[in-house]
Amino acid sequence: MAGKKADDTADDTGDGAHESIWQRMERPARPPRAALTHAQIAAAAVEIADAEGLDAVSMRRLAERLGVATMGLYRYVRGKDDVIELMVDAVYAEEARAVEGRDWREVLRVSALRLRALILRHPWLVETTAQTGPLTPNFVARTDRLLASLDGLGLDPDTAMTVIGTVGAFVTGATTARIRMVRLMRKEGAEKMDDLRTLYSSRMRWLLESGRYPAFERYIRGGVRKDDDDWQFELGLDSVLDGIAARLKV
Amino acid sequence: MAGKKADDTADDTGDGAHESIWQRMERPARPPRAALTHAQIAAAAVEIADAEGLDAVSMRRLAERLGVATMGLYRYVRGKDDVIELMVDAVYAEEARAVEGRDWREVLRVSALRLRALILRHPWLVETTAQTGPLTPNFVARTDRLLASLDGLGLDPDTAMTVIGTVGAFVTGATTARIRMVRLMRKEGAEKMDDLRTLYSSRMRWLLESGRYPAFERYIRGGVRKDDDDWQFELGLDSVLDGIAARLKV
DNA sequence: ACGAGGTGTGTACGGCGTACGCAACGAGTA
DNA sequence: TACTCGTTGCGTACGCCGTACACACCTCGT
Repeated sequence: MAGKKADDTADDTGDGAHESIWQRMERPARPPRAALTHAQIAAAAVEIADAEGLDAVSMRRLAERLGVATMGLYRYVRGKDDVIELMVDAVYAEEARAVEGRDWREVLRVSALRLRALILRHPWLVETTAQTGPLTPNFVARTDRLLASLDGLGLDPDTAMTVIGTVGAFVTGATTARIRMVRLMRKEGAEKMDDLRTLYSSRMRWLLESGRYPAFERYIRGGVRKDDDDWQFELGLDSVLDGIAARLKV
Repeated sequence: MAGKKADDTADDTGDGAHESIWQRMERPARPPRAALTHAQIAAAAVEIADAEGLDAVSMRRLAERLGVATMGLYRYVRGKDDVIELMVDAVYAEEARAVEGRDWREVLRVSALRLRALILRHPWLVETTAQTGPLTPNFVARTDRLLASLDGLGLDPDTAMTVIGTVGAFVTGATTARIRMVRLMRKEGAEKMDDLRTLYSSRMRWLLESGRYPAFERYIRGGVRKDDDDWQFELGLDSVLDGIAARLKV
C-alpha cells in the first residue's frame, strides 16, 4: 500500500517523527500544551552552557531539554542570537543585588570581585562578544548602580562612565585570561596547573631553548605565584583603583 | 627502514602527543615538494577572517582559496584549532618590532596602544579565547620584551608579570567592548554611532521609561563623549598606569 | 457550523569539522 | 626489471548545525 513505503523503515526505529498516518490517527490525545516562557528557555540554555560549554547549546539540544520541537523555539525567539541574549541577561540577574559599601571605592571593588566570580561561574560569557550588545536590562541595571555610587564626587558623566568602563575592562580582560587557562586544563584533562605544565613541558622547553626569551625564562624559573590568580587579580584591581582614585582627586 | 620513521625524531622530545604545531613544523616536510607552507595557510586564513569574520574561515573555504583539496590541509595541521593558533601567531608577528621608549611607563603605554590597534585591525582575535593557549611564539616574544622593560626596577618576577597582565587585561577588555559596538554597527548596517542610536532608540526609550535607571539616564542625556573611544581608552589606560606607578614606587 | 488565524511540528537545505578508504607515486629490495 | 610498501593527495560520507517553509491541528469569533 502506497502510504507505507518509506514509513516502514522509519517505524522500526520507533521514531515518532516518522509515524504512519494510522499510528497517528489512533493516538488518543494531544500532547499537553507546552507554553514556554523566555525565563525557562534562558534557564535551560544556561544549564547546558554551564555544564558543557556554549557550543553545546544548539537549538536542537535546547528544544529537547524543554520538551518541545526544535522549531517550536522559534515562536519565542528570532534565532540563536536571541537565545544568547536571554542567557546573558539571565546570568546578570544574579548580580541584581545592590552592592553595599562605605564609599565608591569599596563599591567598585566588591562589584569587580562579584563580576569576576560571575564570569567564572559562567565561563561561556566571554564567548558571547560576537552576539550581544550591552543593552540587556540586567546589565544596564548594574551600570546604573555603579554610576549611582559615583554620584556626589563631582565627576562629569563621561568621566564617571569611563571609570566604570575601565574597571569593567580590567575585570573582563583578566577573567578571560583566566578562563583560557581553565579551558586548556579541561581540554587536556589536567586537574592542577602543575599537570598542565607537565603536559606542556616539551613545548615550553622548546620555546625556552631558543634562547630568545631571557626575561620570560627568568619569570618561568623565578615566579612563585604563577598560579595564584586571586593574588594577581587583586593586585591588578587595587592598582587600577589606585589610579582612578588619584584621577578623581585631581 | 625503522630509522627513517618520522615518529622517531618526534619521540625524542618525550611527548609526541602534545607537540605544538610550532614544534611539528620545524621538522622538514616529508615530501620533497611541499605544496603549502604554514605561513601561506595562516596568511590566507587571516585574510578571510579580516574580510568576513572568523566564522567564514572554514576548512573548505581555506582549502579552496589555497587551491588545495579540503583534506589536504590536514597534512599541515591537526585540525581547525591549529589553524586558529597559526592565525593568532601570524598577527602577533606584526608586533615583532621592539617598542622604543624612555622608561617602562612609555614602553607599556605604547605597547598598549599598539595592541589595541592590532586587535582593532583583526577583531576576530577576541573570539579565539576558546581555542588558543598563551604560548604562541610571537606572543611570548611580546611578553618577553615587556618583562625586559621592567628590568632594573627591583620588582620580583611575580609582580612584574602581574603588571604586564594588568595592562594587557585592560587593553583586551576595553578593546573587546569596542569591538562589540563595531560589530553591532556592522550587523545593523549603521555607519556612525548616531545611526546605531537611532536604530536602538525605541529599545533605549523602553529601558529608560521604566524609571529604574536614573543614573544611567543622566549619563545618556548628559554625556558628550559617548563615542570618543580614543579619549575613554587613554583616560583608562593612564589611570591604570598611574596606579601601577604608585605601586612600583612603594 | 464554519472559516481564519495562531501554534506546534517535521522535513529539507546548505553549511560545518573531520574520519576513513582508496589511488598514485617513489624508493628500497630481490 | 619487477615487486613491495610506506607516504601523500584527495573524494566521499557521517553526524552535527541553524533555520526556511509548509502543513496539521486547536481555538475562537462569527
